[in-house]
Amino acid sequence: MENEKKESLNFIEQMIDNDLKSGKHQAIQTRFPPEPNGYLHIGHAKSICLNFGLAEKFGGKCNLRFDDTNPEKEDVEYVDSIKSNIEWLGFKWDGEHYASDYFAQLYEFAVALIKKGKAYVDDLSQEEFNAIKGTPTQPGKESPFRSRSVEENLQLFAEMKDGKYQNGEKVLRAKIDMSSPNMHMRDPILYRIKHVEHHRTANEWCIYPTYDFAHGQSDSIEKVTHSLCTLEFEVHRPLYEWLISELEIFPSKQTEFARLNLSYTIVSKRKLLELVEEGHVAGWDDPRMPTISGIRRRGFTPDAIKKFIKKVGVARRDGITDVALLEHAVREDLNKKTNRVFGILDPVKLVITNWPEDKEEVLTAVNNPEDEAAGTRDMLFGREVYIDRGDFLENPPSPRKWYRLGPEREVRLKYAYIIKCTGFDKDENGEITTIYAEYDPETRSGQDTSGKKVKGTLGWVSVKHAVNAEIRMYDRLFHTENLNDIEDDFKNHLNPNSLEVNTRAVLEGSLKDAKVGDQVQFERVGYFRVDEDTTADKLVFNRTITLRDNWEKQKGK
RNA sequence: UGGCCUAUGGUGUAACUGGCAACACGUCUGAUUUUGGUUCAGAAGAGUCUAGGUUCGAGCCCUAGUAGGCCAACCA
Repeated sequence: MENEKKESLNFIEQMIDNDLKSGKHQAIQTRFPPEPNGYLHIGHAKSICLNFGLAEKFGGKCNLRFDDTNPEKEDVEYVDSIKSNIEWLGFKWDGEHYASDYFAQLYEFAVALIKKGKAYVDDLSQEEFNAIKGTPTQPGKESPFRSRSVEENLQLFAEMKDGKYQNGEKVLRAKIDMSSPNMHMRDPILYRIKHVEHHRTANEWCIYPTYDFAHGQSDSIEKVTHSLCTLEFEVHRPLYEWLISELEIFPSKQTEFARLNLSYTIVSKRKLLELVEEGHVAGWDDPRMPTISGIRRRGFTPDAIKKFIKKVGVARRDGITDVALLEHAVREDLNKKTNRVFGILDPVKLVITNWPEDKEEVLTAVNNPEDEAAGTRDMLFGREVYIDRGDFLENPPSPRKWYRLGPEREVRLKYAYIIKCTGFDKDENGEITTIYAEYDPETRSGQDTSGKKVKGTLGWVSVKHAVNAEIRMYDRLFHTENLNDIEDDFKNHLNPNSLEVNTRAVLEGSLKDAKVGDQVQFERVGYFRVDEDTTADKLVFNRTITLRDNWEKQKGK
């Protein structure tokens, strides 16, 4: 209660807090405004968590609004994926809106501006206008069509709407200031002609509003109190405010925050599209992709993503967040939720020579030491088991450095017995084919009367009950830390080893009925999720992420 | 020869609105551990871009520099 350490608010929360306390707003209204022209990625997750999170935190509402004002690039396919991604993250929108729902209203707004003498139809071509537009350091000149009468503008604009002109023949511009140092105030385009079918309004319109004339107006129509967007829209704010002010409509307020940049990761719809189209990945939902669909398939959870976004925070300076933070959030979440099982990625057979040929024993294994409610399971133990090749060394370093198996070394097979390595076979290539060991009957887990202590505990899979699976082991898609800093093609920085398909892995028998979406931890290895490519006779797992590995670190020293 | 924004440990954020810099990740020790995981204890690491100024006192305010970002799409 009073003891709660007051968590500090970010600058947006402070603003909202003030607006609520001062009575400027009774409640807040936010919105997440994607353009349905691509798949959502981890960067969008920030905006989603922000907009929906703020509404939750301050008891307001958050709409989902598709900014669909450019029919050439937009498609229902994207609308559907965006909606399911947001739902998967666990957010519910209040209103579902489309900028295209407002086309009629927007048209009226344009007419109102024309009547006020604040907008005009311009006949200049794109090239012609650019020639007089000036540059950031030089003022522009006014279009010769700038002084048309209101009546003429009204008629021309109506004709534009009625399809009398071809694409690019005319545009509607706001009449602001051709010498403004802000390029967006130099008579920006409000409407352009596009004889293109729209994914929702079909051929009802052949003129479409631009972002600047749709976004703020849509915000206003929906009575959005806090319109959040990324830093690059900062220069649009004066125009955003000018339009709302001239139209005398609800004063939504735009506030910008820094977008999310992640190390070793591309967060750009355009570039991600390129990866998909050129086949560098298997699709938008390839588990290596930073798309919501991709990381979901990979095994990242909504909770992990939300926690991560929370840890990242919100500010106005742009930087680059370390993926390690994301990975930490994922491990933290999965550690608590996921059941432990045995999975051996690189199996080698181990024969317990003093174990009777056909004897099997039932062992009890803990499903999740972090969650007692997860219970236990039975495992069958026998004479032959698989262990990981990496857990055996022919010539191991001192027992202080190497806890695992080696000639004459002892380890415990988890939940079973302590074994001592008595020998091994090698093939002509020098590869170890079988390891031999003897178990100590006094050392059964839970009933150990031997007093023995071993430092190493190994996972194992009974040969008789082993299940085969294909394991897709992912690594980062790019090997360059800051992909914003490069001048060459980002595809030169692709990690050629971002996917390794492992077909030799063996899993414990309990996994034979694993279902798509199931997530587990292979003890001492990492977190894995059953992929949708799984079929009745083929199990496919994605490696979500490895466990932290201090041993691996030490080896490097 | 423009305008706007930003500048705090390696990284991301804090600092109750001026009172000698905190948290998280990462890194490094050590303990515990039938996961070299988890957990726990601890350590190193910035004196807040620079220079002036206001003030008893500035990371917070002012000025000037410097550095980085954004802006000249009929994209959003």
